[in-house]
Order: sequence, then structure tokens, then C-alpha cells
Amino acid sequence: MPHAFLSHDGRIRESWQRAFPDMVAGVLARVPSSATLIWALRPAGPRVNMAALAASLCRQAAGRPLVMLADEPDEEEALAALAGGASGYCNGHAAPSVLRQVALVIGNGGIWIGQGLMQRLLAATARGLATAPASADGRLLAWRQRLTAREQEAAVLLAQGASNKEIARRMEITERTVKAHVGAMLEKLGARDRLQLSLIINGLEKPL
Amino acid sequence: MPHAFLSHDGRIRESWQRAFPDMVAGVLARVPSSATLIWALRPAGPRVNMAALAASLCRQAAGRPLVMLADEPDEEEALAALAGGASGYCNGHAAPSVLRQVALVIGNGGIWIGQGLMQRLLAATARGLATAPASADGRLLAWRQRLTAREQEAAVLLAQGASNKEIARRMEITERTVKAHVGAMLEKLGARDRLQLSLIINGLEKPL
DNA sequence: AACGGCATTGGACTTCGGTACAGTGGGCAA
DNA sequence: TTGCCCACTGTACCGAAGTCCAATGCCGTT
Repeated sequence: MPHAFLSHDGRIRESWQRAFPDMVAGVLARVPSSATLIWALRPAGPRVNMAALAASLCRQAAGRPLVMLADEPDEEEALAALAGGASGYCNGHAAPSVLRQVALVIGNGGIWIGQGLMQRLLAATARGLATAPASADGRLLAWRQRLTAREQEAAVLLAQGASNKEIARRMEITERTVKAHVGAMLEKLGARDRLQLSLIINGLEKPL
Repeated sequence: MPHAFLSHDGRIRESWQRAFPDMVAGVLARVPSSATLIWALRPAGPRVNMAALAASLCRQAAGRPLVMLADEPDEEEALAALAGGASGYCNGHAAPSVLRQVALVIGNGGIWIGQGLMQRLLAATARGLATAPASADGRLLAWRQRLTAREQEAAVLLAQGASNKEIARRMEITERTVKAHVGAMLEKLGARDRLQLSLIINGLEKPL
């Protein structure tokens, strides 16, 4: 049962079942572990913190793609869903054929934010970002700014899975020096060990 | 100097410099380490392996976003660029204002594939994937299929940066059992240590 | 000249991760 | 019943990772 459809009250829709006969139903509070693709219907309330909801579900989904469904799609909400880690945002009343197409795209690593939404979205983001505080460059790269040049070199290798010994060989320094660099990085970025460091460097976690 | 523009021969264009007066030039073979955003012009040849080129540059860029530039944009090539890890794909003759907007979006974690291209692209992906071999679901999730239920639980926590002790506490088992699970995962997925394991689980590396 | 930041290294130490060799118990299929 | 897989645990060992207390040399600023 690869597809799980979650809603506030656990109720599902005919179109979902027609799209994926072997789907399972669930509630938003509990993400089933058996599903490989999670669909979550936005609760009907007027104001939902979509980013937080998507982030929460995404954390529980843990690697499995999440598609947020909304009955009244809105570009800002789509943005929030993607920001929260969702892989897709689509109309909750979409036809079964559309749902299957979404699953196809998402399943292959793609992103889905609906046909017409896409372009308006881009315009919206460009507008929104242009008026946003000037953090234009280097927001995602915060870790780089706090590290020295050599530390950055080591960081890149570390984030690719290299051991201290390998980093030492590739940077042509001793393992001892690598430990010094790694230690400095852990301190600067507030990480506990090299794995958390790799999450930060790979953009999966925020520094500090 | 946050912006680096790379081309086959190291030559740059006036529009690039007008967009970012403090840009630096470079060749495709060598990605400068000082830049925070990498722009790379597709070599003029008729057939370039865009996915491989983008992947290579992306690996060297190591976390810093990459934008592929093409003088004759093509939706399939855009797909390939994104598949290779690029954050954007845009016309090499784009106006400075457009380039700055692209940088704005990319710098904030967005994706840019050009205005009109976007929608055609989606249609193209859907079409292309529909006729592709039926690997629809579970391609990105290969690691899950090879692990048992408990191993998957441990995998998720591990990939979030938890230590063995923490995993043990959260799964309500002993640290010894966690080590057993982790050991089994390393074996099954061909990883050397938990960091490489996390790269696989987080979709940054391929199993085996 | 004095100072601070950076890169580099050494030695010694503690902790953690990973493995080898065991063992128990439950479920499921031949 | 006899396997086989899975979950779970124990003891013990080794190497990698990370920390602490140093030291040297380079470079740029004050």
C-alpha cells in the first residue's frame, strides 16, 4: 500500500480511492509508516500554518515524499507547503488521473505545484523576495560564511562522507590537523558530531 | 565576489558583468571556491551531456547553488540540468535584471527554470515519465525496501543526527540492539559508517 | 613591535561507533 | 518438527572521532 491519504477526520474521497485502489486512510496526527507517498488534506479552517503543518508531516514522513492537498489552492500556501518540505501541492478535488500523474512525477523525484499555479507562483516569489530583507545571497550558505577557507574545504569532503584520514590525504595535511578543523567547525556551527555537521552542510539542518 | 561565471573558454559577457559588477570569470573545468553562486554556460556543441555536466559542476560547487546557462534553452536540457543537481536553468543572453532576479530566487533556496519553460516542462516531464519504465513509486526509497520495519525506524532517527544512545531511548530498546540494527543497515546498503548511511537515507547518495 | 587570527602539528586522553562471538524467543513456511 | 528470519540483548575489543593542553610559523592590523 504505497499511498496514504491523511485528513483531519480520517475521511477519504472517492477520487482518491479511484486513483489508487490500494490506498490507506489516516488522520493528520499519525503518519503511517507503511506508505511510500503521503498525501495530506489541509484542514478546512480559514488560517492554517501550512509551513508548520507540512514540516511536521514531513518530519514524520522522514524521507518519503509528501503532497499537500488543498480544496482552495492558494499560491502563498503552496509556497509555504514547499518551504515546509512538501514535494507537492495540489487541489484536493483533483481527478484520479491527475493524482496518478502527480504521484508519477513526485515518485521520480519531481515537484508538483499544479499547472496554472506554477507561473503565478514564480512571479509571486520573485515579487515577495524582492521586497524581503536583503538576504539575497548566502542565506542557505550561512555555514560557509562562518568557516575559514581550509575549514570549508574540509567541510565539503566531510559532508560527502569522507573520514578524517581521507580528508587528510586529499587536503595533504595530517589527520591531526583535520581534527582541528573539524573541531573548529563543530564549535562554530553548534554541531555535536560530524553527522550533524554534514546535515548542516548539506542544507538539511540549520546551523546553531 | 559572490558570483562566478564559467564558460568553456573563460570568456564572459557584458550582460553578466552589468548584472554583477563584482563577478569573477572562470572555466568549466575549475569551479572557484570563493563564489557563493555558480553560473555555467553550456558549451556550444550540438550535444552536451547536460546532466553529467551539471552533476560534475554541482559536486565541485558542493552545496553552493549552480545555474546552468544555455543560449538555446531546451526543455529536455533543463530537465537534465535539474536532474544533475542544478538549481536553475536560464537563457545565457538573459538581461542583467533577469539574472539578478534569478540570483535572488536561487539565493533564497528557490528554483529557476525560466518563465515560459516552466509549464511546458511540467507537461514534458509528465509525458516522459508516463512512457518511462514503471518505476513510478519507490525509486527514491530504495533503501527502505531493503530494511526491516525496525531498521527503518532506526534509519530515520539516525539520518536526523541521533546518536545510538538517543535512538535507543526513543525506540525503547538497548543501545546494543541499536548497534545491531545499524550494523545490519550498513551491511545491506553497502555503507561504511553512519554518515554515509545518512547520505543514502537523505537521498544524497545511492545505495550500493 | 606587538597582537590576533589562521594553518599546522604533537601527545595524551575519553567517548563513541562498529564488529566479532554469542545467546534467547517469536513467527512463519516447508 | 525443523529450519529461517527477525527482534532483542550481553561482553568484549578495536579503531575512529572528538577534546584538552600545548607549540610553531605566517600574515595583516594596530
